[in-house]
Amino acid sequence: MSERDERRRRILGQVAAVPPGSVATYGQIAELAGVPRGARQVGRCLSELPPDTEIPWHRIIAAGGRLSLPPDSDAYREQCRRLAAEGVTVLAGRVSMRRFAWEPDLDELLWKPPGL
DNA sequence: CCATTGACCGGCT
DNA sequence: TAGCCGGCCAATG
Repeated sequence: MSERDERRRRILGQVAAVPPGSVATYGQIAELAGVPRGARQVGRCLSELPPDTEIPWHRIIAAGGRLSLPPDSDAYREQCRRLAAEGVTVLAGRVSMRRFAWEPDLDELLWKPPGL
């Protein structure tokens, strides 16, 4: 496996670890995945996901609780739908981090996905 | 090798 | 709250 693939594995592993009803930021996922300052790489990974993926990409948002997709896109609307379905309220393209930010517990932090 | 391009971030005004 | 701005970093041509 190339280093690039390993990184992607860890990133997607962390994305998958975000529980329903909460959200995480790109930067947060990057840190947890052991890719400091890798927010853009997280975005890249998500943008490459196939349409039918099981990975909960909709729970990943930009810093400050902002949705990062183009507001006029289908993907954006789908993200809003899925978040709403989990009880996460999206107003004016934002989510209240105060209420919905994911706070990994010790077990999850210790989990350190394979390869880290 | 250089320039451009992103599902980005964080400090500062 | 809202922008602006420099920094960031892998992929692409």
